Amino acid sequence: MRTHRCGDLRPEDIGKEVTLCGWVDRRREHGEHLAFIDLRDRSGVIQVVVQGAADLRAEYVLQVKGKVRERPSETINESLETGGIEVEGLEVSVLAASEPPPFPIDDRTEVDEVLRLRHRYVDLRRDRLQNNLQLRAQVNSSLREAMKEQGFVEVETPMLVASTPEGARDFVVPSRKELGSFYALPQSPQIFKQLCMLGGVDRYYQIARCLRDEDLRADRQYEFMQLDIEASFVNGEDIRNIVSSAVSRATETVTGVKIDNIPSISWQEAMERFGSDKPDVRFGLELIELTELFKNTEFRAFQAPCVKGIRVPGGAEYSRGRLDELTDKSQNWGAKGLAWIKIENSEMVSPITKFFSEDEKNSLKSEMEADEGDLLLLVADEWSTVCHVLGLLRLEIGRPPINEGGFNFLWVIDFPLFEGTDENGNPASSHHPFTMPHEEDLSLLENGQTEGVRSLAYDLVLNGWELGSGSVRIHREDIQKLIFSTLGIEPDEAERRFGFLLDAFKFGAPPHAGFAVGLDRLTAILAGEENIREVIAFPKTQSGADPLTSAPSPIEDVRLTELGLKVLPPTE
RNA sequence: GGUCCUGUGGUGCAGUUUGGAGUGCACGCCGCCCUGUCAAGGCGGAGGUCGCGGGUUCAAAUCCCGUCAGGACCGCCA
Repeated sequence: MRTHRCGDLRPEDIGKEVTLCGWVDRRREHGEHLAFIDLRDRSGVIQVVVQGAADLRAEYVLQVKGKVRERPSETINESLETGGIEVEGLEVSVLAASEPPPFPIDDRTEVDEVLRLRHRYVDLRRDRLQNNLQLRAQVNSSLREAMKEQGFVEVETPMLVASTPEGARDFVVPSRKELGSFYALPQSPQIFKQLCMLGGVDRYYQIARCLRDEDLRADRQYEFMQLDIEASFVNGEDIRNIVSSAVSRATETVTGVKIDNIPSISWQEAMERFGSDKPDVRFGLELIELTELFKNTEFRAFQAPCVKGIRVPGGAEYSRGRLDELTDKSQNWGAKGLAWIKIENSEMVSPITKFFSEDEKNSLKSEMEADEGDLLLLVADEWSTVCHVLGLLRLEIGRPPINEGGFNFLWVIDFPLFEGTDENGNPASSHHPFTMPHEEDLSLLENGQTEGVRSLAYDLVLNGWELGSGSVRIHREDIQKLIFSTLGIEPDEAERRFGFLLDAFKFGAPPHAGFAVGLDRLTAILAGEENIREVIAFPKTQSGADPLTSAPSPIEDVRLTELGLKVLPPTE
């Protein structure tokens, strides 16, 4: 139907007879003698000149036969890649008419999210999404290349799997043959990739769809894609090198930015300095340790296990309203309150400094390197609360847009093996129960200690987004038993929940380790997008709905009956 | 489960703080004019349940309560 794409035409094509197909992007009609039509397809836009009246409207689909010619020099459009040439439209046929589109097909207009998703096929015509889809495809293929080159085999794993109690809420699929039983859609191919290692695949990878029924966010959809990796006879560092080279390759391919080396930071240091296990290291505002300083303070609110603060340069200009807002947020995040101190005219201006001794004031100034015009924000509480709240405040105050400051990849290593407790008061795995403890901390574990036990789990972080995580897996039965008993999982319960996996490990389990990279997030950041919806062809709204297809939707009673299901009225 | 922001012709916004006639801007749409435009231009015109429901008031887009939808975040996401 066509000989060229619109945006591919160049001055070398001058004189050629071409046939083009595309949409009417914009038209400039000059009465019944002359009209200019910007014809758009995936590759871009070319100006078609029509002699005579052109009864065309926006988004009409055309086939244009014509001749490429040089534009008169005074009419060259420098802002267009095809701006030096145009097509003399000799024969213009309308392949499909169009009603006026529900919103303009340009990148200037911010359109209501529901409207965009309801007419996603129109939205996808916009440059922004066209570019993002193409970029996404490039990311995928460069990752595949990188994995292939490193000796990995692409293996597909099932979508209908057994539900496991671990982790996120499952999406569930009722069985027709076995009423009352359900498949789950995979939260990740975790179990299967480990089984691949037991199966001697040696190096597995897959670009896998994962599904988790948890609340949506700018960086979270129900369904998302992972570059899923597992390898045998490797340690954590080997895996990190493999992943580093893959994501560096993708980054360079689509942005041209070379990533030389991805630095590592321990979880402990990340929390202490940035108040987050996924630190955004593109800006300062680091947390400053003040617990010792206020050890003997008279100020009741600071008599806490931990006191930290951040120094906001120029923050003394913050209005009372802004400070109240930050205080509200801090409380919403779990702090009892937020202490603020402005440095104005070399004086500390604050509602709380009257409770400080001279010594405390001076130490605070020097410890935080407080300068004229600064704002000091302090939180006192349990260590984890202090880190959490200040970490979020830091982002609230200083976080740059996602497309600024380059691509700051970062490995966060040495995560704690346990985090908090489950409903029975037993320690809970912070990654999953098959995560290998740090060799140096095995003795702690053997003595029944969980506090301070590190794991061989690691996260990859990019500009403050968690891009993925992985770990070295336990392949020794004695260590696995020790972990289960520490977690308060009785042998019969372990057998019931993970029996098939534990059985598999009895038949010669190679040491193995793995990782998974969130591709929607990686692609979004490489595209400079703050929201992964912009790099997903057909995403869902924050409430999990698809305005285009009306999913989710009720199903007929007969189908429910066939599945042995009955829908209860909503509970209050 | 919670906090915050948004909802006004087809689209994007202003108007809401301090209640007073559906007022305004840009784009689009319809008609007419226009032979080198490129976010074409000129003239004219049509188009509204101010998300929905209730309340306060002589009077509500504007104030209050509820609700729905979208967005951001906390919880949640091994």
